[in-house]
Amino acid sequence: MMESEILPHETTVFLTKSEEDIMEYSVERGVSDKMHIITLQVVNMDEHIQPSLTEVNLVTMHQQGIEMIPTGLRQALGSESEIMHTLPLPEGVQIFKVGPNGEMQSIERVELDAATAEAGHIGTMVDQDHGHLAKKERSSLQYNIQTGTNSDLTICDCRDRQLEGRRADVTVEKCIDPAITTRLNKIKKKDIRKTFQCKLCSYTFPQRSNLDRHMRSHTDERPHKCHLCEKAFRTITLLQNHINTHTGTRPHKCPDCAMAFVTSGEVVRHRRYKHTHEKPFKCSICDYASVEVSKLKRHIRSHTGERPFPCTFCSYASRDTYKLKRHMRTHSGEKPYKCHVCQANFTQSGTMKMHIRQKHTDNVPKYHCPHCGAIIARKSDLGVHLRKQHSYTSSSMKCRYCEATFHERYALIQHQKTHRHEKRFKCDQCDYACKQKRHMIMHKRIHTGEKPFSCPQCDKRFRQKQLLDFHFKKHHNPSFIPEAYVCSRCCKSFTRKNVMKKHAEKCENITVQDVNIKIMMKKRKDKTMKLEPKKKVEAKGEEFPVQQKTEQSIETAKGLHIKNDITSPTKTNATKRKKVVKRKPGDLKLERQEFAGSISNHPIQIIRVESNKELALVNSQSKEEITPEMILNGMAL
DNA sequence: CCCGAGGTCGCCCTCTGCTGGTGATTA
DNA sequence: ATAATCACCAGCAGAGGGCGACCTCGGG
Repeated sequence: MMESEILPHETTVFLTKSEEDIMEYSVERGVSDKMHIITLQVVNMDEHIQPSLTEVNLVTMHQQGIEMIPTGLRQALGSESEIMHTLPLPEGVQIFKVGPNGEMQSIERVELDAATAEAGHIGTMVDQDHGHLAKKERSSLQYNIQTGTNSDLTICDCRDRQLEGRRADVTVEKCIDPAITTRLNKIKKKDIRKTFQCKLCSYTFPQRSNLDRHMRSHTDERPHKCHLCEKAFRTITLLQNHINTHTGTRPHKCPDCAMAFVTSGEVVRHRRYKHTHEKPFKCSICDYASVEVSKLKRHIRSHTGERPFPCTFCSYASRDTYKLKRHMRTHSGEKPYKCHVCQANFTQSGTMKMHIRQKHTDNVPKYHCPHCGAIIARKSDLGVHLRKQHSYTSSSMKCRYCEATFHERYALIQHQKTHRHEKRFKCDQCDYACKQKRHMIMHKRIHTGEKPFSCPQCDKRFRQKQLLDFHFKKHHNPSFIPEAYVCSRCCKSFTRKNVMKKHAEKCENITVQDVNIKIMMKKRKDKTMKLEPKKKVEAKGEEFPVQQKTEQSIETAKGLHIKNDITSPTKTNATKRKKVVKRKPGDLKLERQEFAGSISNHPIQIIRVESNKELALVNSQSKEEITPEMILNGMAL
């Protein structure tokens, strides 16, 4: 038997494949016959051409199955059946073969060679119960029924593709349930009797009442109004559900936990998420599976690269609405997340959480680099560290001091450190050797006689800038006070550190535990004192409490900073960058930062005691000498 | 007509990881 | 003194989970 049927554009064209999988089938217009189902469908891929499948004649059936044009297609599909009818495919129509896993393969119109045909991939969602889907989506989906090795039902949503010509919009559902074949048969049989089709969306119904009710969905008729918010609904059930959202009534309880929901569907979904972990919608490209089809659609965009949500201000486009909304904050400047501790604002909640974790939380676990033991606060920064320091680079890196080469940056740095204490720079004119290049440059001036630094006040010239600076201060600056190194035992002061040290070795007046005082003549700089941020605040205050404990730092009044770092800060990686002052244990340092400005009215005055440039601290009022222990005990102030 | 099942859209959340500016440290 | 280095940090985007609300349809 042969019969032609003009197909509506939603209809799939099928070819038979073998005799084993025979089922009853009818196209929507009522043609019914026995046929074999194979995995072929016709899809209009050209967005500029209206669906034109109506031009394709379906050739149904006989014992060997059905066949359709073009001629070579039969060979491509390996069918032995006789060609019953032949018609050319219209322009813009492509034929796809759908594989057992849902993959789509286009069959070239001219070559009709399956081996060279373009292969396309789309998502496949597997659901154990898709009868409802088959029923519901008839109006908008193309059915491709494949009863091959696994009795799959493949349903392609070709509506978007037909309208927009984009394969990315295609979704495929695949049902493994063999019972679906029987169920479909049932549906088809009913179709044969009589169907009622919607004129607006081509949906067909087995009963008139169904169509009548369906037609209401095409109208804006909403007779059931909420008395609380004026919102209107089509049915009383919908209204009741809506009112439940007002009242908080949640009649559908989860049997596995205490949660309750307004609708039963929410319970089902909730149980899948939280208890059964059933994920019916599976991606055919990767292992992803989801509870909801919308999540799979969103996921598939990460494969296709599709970004349907463009920003109106810049070139950014998002894969979903939420990311676009979040992105828009970068234009609006909105920072909706506020730290409850320091009131800092953030654009994203995650950023705020990380801030709180790092700034306001104790005992935050750190991340240890497995290669070098570095301790890093954030996992993402550990990733940066690993990439930068421990990743293999194909091009080798050469040591700057020798011929050794390395492919890992960390190894190179470690190796270069072994050169640290070598006197790598050797003078070619004498035996002098040094560690630093700049020292060698200065040394070579001895041989060349070069003295590039000249005094602007006199005709003296120097090989080093610091020599010139010292000369200038000593001879041309009237307010110059030389540095003083004070013996921690007897408080005698010396202008040279090595002289003081020699003296201290012999000095027997042990008054303070190995404390040295150095009056610094450093010019004040804003960031001279490398204090921790918190201590900086304290140092700005008017009150300068003098602490009794020698182990702790002492910040004296009005800019006279006395620092006693008997316990130098422990250098951990975490605190490394916040290290306070790097100083030898036992040093008591007097920094004369603001001291010069306030020296005239400060109770402590520096006086020159002897002509040998020894200095001493005295109280300007009592004229008593200030000893280190007096300072430490706060008595000097 | 009602109800249940399932579908759809949208919103918000978390987790993750990359990026570039910054300051402390080092060479 | 200076440049280089690197951990710290906030900003920002990618991906996915979970749920609220509403809609449609099949079937009793």
